[in-house]
Amino acid sequence: MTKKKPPLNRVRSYEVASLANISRSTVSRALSGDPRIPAATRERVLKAAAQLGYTPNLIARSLKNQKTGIVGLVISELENPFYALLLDVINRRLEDNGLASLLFVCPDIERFDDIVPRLMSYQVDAVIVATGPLSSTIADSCRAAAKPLVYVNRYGQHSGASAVTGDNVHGGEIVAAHLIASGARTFGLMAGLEGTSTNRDREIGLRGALADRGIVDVRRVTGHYSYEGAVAAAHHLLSQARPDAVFCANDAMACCLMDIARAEYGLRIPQDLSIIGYDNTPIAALPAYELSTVDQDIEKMAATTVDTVVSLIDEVDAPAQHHLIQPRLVVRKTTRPPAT
Amino acid sequence: MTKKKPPLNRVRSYEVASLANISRSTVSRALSGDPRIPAATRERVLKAAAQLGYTPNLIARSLKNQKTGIVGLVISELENPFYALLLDVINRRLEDNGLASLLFVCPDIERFDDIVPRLMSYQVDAVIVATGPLSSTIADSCRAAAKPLVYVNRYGQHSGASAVTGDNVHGGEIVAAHLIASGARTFGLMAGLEGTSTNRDREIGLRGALADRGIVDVRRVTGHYSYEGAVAAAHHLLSQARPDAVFCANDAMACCLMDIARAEYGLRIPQDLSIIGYDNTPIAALPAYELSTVDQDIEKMAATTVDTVVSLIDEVDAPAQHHLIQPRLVVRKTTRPPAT
DNA sequence: AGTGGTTGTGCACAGGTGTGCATCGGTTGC
DNA sequence: GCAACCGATGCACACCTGTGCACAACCACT
Repeated sequence: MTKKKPPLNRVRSYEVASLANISRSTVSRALSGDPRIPAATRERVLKAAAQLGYTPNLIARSLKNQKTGIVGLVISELENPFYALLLDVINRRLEDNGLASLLFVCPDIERFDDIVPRLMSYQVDAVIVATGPLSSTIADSCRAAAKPLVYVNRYGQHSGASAVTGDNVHGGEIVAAHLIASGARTFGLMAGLEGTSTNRDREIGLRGALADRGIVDVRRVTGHYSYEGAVAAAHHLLSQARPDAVFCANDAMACCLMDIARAEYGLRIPQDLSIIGYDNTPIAALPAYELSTVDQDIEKMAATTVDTVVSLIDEVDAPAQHHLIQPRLVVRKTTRPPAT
Repeated sequence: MTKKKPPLNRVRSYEVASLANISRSTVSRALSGDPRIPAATRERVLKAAAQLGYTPNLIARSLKNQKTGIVGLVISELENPFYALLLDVINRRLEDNGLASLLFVCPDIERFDDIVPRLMSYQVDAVIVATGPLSSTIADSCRAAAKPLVYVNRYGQHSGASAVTGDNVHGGEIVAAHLIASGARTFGLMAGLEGTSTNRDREIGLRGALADRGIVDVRRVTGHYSYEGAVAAAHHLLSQARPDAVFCANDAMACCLMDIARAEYGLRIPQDLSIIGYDNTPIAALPAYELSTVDQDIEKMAATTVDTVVSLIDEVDAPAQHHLIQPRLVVRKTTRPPAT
């Protein structure tokens, strides 16, 4: 039992000031690196601060500065490893830039309306949204409050917000070219979640590139971007008029299709059926699948996102930006190598 | 171009006050449900607030209240789906209790020392740590600042902090009992990360239950809780004096062991080798593995964690608590069913 | 020596909110 | 009719920090 309530909570700047026999203003300036403070004084302040274990109260600073250093991060789900990894890297990059992230997991669209006011109440400096379906309320709120808003892995063309996405159209084209080169003649598409820009663009790319080769017939089913959601779609796809090759809009659905094709239809992959996924999540590399897929370059996507956020915070009137990250084909063993 | 800079940032309480022809104090009281405010006045305030889209500035409120409603969340990695799922549920539960989470991803132990002061600077109301190795700095800081600290899925017996963990000792016992009942005579253990309480306790449980049956010989290798880290360990384990059954301290290592046992040693599972994992992550349910494992009940773990945090925030002098969540055996197809 | 300039430091205010205490108008009880 | 009381509301302070402006001390130069 040292003392009763002197460090009731935390040490404040005026305690440092009185220990260093200096005014509170000088403490503030010394710690913020004001060049007018001579080295001797700064040294004294730093020593006193270290001795007391002083760290400035960022809440009070935020109130004065009108900058919290907090970025709101809205994500739909962490079950999808692509989003978990993306969150991991984005968070780390934000930390590197001195920002912290206030996380909101938002699976249901109706939960959005509860979250938006909370987010704005915390006076976040910017908002990053990495979630499937778009709600316009968040775009409206950010515009009204003059807060930068950056979408990741999705975009809304009318919202005027910035966005960082993979080049999903090109991704679809890459897939089409690869499947054709490996000899496929008939094609299937397992789409993800309807209404998302990722899903739409991947399909546009695929169909566009196929149409260029005169192929317009694509058997389409919807798997909702999840393993469970793909089960019915896989059966539907394989039960009649089975295509040579299927593009699944993410890896989880592709693995589901592989499992069902092998176990319930006795198909060999890629001899009887070529399958390609999207995202290059860890599951695709497992020996049980060795799935050909498209790598989205999460690292670059996250870095670009954070760079965009930082630049928009610095100059609030900057115009909206849309950055496209180029995807990369990863050929493993669920597609035949191109015939030479 | 409506107006130039009137809603320069956000609407403040005195604007609501002047619209409602009332003082700022009354606005505050009306919105916080002070019973002294008559219904008619409250109605007027609410209407004005809604009209202006007012939401209170939580930063300013925090400064006055000495409560931010923010909980610091420190997590080591999101690549491990167990942690990703845990974070997902914890975050949702916090939101349900009106709390928000400030996320810090902290893979390296040295990064800890950068994060702790940031965390405290933000005046978080409590800290949740879900990370492998323990750093004492965070415990010291929390104690010094009188902030509740709750460990999840790990504990430090000397720190005086609260903890919520699965009953890993019992989990190890369950595994031992199941493997013995299914006829195994010789045993292997693929340990996780050395120095973590989860890893230690699972081993204690396994060895204790085996010793009760007179079995003291366990071939032990270390797989670092990851698929990649388990590769060398798997080879080491299978190359000589191969046991009947192996307990892997998480699912990722178990799947790695399965892959290598099948592909490189031609073993049939469970006929030649029984394997059981831990965590019941989604990978365990895939048809390629159908891994027997131990379910940690993430939902309950997260709920207990948040309940503990909330109760500690309410009464700061409450003693440290350690809650144990009971695990549950999930038998799939990598272990033989018990002989009857 | 007086003046202008430079350097180091402090005063006091602002940022937006919650709340103790005082005030004020009106009603009740004698 | 006056005192006591009560219900409704406003004033002013506190929470902790950053910073514009002013001021003091000191130096150099005419």
